[in-house]
Amino acid sequence: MDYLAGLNPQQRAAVENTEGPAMIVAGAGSGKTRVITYRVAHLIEKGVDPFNILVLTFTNKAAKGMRERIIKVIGAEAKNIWMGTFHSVFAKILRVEAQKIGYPSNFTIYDTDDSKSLIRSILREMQLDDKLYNANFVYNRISAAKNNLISHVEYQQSAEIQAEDVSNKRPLIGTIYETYTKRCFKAGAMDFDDLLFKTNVLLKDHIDVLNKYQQKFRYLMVDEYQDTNFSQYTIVKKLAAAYLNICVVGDDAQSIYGFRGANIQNILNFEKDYPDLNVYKLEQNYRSTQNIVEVANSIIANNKNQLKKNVFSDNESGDRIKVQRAFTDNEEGKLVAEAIVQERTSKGYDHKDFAILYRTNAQSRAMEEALRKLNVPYKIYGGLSFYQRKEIKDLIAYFRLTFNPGDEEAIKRVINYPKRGLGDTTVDKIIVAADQHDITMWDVVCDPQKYIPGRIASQLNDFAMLIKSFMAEAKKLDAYETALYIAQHSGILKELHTDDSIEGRSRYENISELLNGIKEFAEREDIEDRSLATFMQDVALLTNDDRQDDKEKDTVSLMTIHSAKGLEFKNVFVVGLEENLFPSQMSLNSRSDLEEERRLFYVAITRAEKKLTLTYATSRYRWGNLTTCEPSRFINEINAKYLELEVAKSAMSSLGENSFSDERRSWSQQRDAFSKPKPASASTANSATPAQRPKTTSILPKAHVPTPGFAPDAASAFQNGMEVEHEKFGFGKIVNLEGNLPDVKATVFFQGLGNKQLLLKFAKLRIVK
DNA sequence: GTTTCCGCTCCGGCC
DNA sequence: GAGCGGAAAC
Repeated sequence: MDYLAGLNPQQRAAVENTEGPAMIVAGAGSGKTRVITYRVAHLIEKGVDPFNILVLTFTNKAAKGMRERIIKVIGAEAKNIWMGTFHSVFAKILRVEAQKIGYPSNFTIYDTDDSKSLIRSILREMQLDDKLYNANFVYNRISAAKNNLISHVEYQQSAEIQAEDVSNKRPLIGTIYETYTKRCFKAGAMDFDDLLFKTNVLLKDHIDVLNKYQQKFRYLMVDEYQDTNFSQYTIVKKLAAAYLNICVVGDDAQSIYGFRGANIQNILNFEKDYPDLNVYKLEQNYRSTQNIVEVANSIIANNKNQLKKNVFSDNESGDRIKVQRAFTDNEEGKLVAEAIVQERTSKGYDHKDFAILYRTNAQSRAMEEALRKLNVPYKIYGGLSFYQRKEIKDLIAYFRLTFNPGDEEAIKRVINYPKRGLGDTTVDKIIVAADQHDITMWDVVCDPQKYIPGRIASQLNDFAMLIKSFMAEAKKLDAYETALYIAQHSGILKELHTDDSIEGRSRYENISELLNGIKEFAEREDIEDRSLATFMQDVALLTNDDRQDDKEKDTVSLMTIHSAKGLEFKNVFVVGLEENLFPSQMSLNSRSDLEEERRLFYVAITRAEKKLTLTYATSRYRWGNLTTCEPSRFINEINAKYLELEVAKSAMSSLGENSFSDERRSWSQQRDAFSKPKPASASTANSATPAQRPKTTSILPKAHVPTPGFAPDAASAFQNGMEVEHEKFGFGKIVNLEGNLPDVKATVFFQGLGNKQLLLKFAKLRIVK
């Protein structure tokens, strides 16, 4: 039991008290993973069967890391512990119990792209305006409903929800939800949210199943409990109800997944659900310097809603936090890259001791370019996943179709790829026929003469024969042989091979890489069933982190702050600290969203062990045009005594192009859809256009309604850079002035309209500021 | 039915 | 600025 020796009293108590409900409030860097690992080890040491332990995490990365550590402590026995993300664990259970809820056990898992594509089909079939019924909007609405365990029936019956949709001018969401649900069911498919939603259905409607898993999982641990949504919360509560050996671990200060329905109240209210619980607070930070910890504390103190705790560090006080200003995003990249080179050579760090963290994936590009110029090796985590690339999805769609021919999204994807003369018209006919006869698209394709007589029938026959041959081969061959057979005979390999462009080659290489991955799988000896069907079971749940990569390479890490959660680096750069970027523009409408951004900033800061650098640029390219930026309010929230300010010595002048960010606000609205009040919009340059959903279906820009009391200013009053209002065009910014009074011509950039040339003596233009 | 081109949306993070 | 879907052209 020597592992207990290295723990502080609170950690040790959390590890040793394994019975009954427990909550571990783990501050950043407080040794949380160590505690979970040892707690599991301790359970097994006490004689608990690994089969009776369930550990739930949020990301694949976390699950993988945890598993490795537990294996290190207790050895191979750990393999029998059920451990994984919510989605992967319950997908596994659903496959076993599928027939109880009418699904095949080899159901397909639709990823977000599949779901949105299906929604687009439905919108098209219902002939709805896809501007008003935007697929993203509809998807988020359905997703939010599922995460709150609202079925399509309840959705349509709820007067409140209906009223909300009506007032949003989208009264048919409920109908779309119903069709979507039925189509998924018919296709033998579940989307990500279904994996949790259907688990709830299963546990609610089948007491025997509930009992079985309550008996099986006598000890439950949930990591990152602050990020659970209602659906996950309910599953955990049900499973734990028999033995009450539920241990949740979390840090309310690090709750950053509100966007997908995470409810911070789950951790704040845990005590109400389990009054007899033991609470362990891990408050000593072993990771970071005192300066970093104190800065993090001072930031998070600006949030209202939180559990009381006092995170402290006994480490050295360390360097002050460096704040650097750059003029452009490219210069920001250059500063960061240079700092890494300099720090590394002067202090003897490795490349892997550095991380660059950003708010959005799009920011990686400037960083990448700068690092490449200085020959600094780097690795980007996250971003477009390998499995989301077109060529990979295409081939996988053939696999999907082979094992689940009902899979509608798969069949649509490959029926005419490579080209075989089965275009949109034919696909539409198939969908209509399938709908009329209440059968799947595959059923139609198998008997085309019956449903779509005519010339096209023979081509459909050929396609059906092709897929049937794949099904037959799959029964005889192992995973790799099947995959290769399909890649060859579908024509995908040939198609990509003949494409000699750079992209074509890289696509071909990606396919090879997928095939190699499958080969590795087929050669694994620790798995019994090495068929392609098994490989396919959780492919939709895989992310880049699951790929076998040349690990332990010495590279700088680039990733979003979200994916950095749980990690630590000696030197951390948090870049892009600008208003409207971090905090995100979309968070400015509500206090709770802004608090979530602040927690995200907290997460970013607390990744750093030794040195933290914050950077921002005064201008940056967004959506292809240059925008000017203000430093983030978060920088101002830090007590100046911790800071070391530095301004880049750049000769470049800051270019004031247009400082208006676009007015897409629907995201936060969608997310707020199920959480009541929507506070008034924050004051921004375009605050005179109140946040509202479009009222008409018109594609034309909305006519501008001038501010009450609108009065044009005299031509002589205008200067370059001024923000102005035009009677018809709305708000804009003067980007150029030419000519002499009284014939001065202004170039004004208007939101949504672009640049307009206006003669000031005629134009009805008012100065805003 | 296929190709090309235009215009719209995207850049909010994960399973 | 890129990638995608739909309309127009072939």
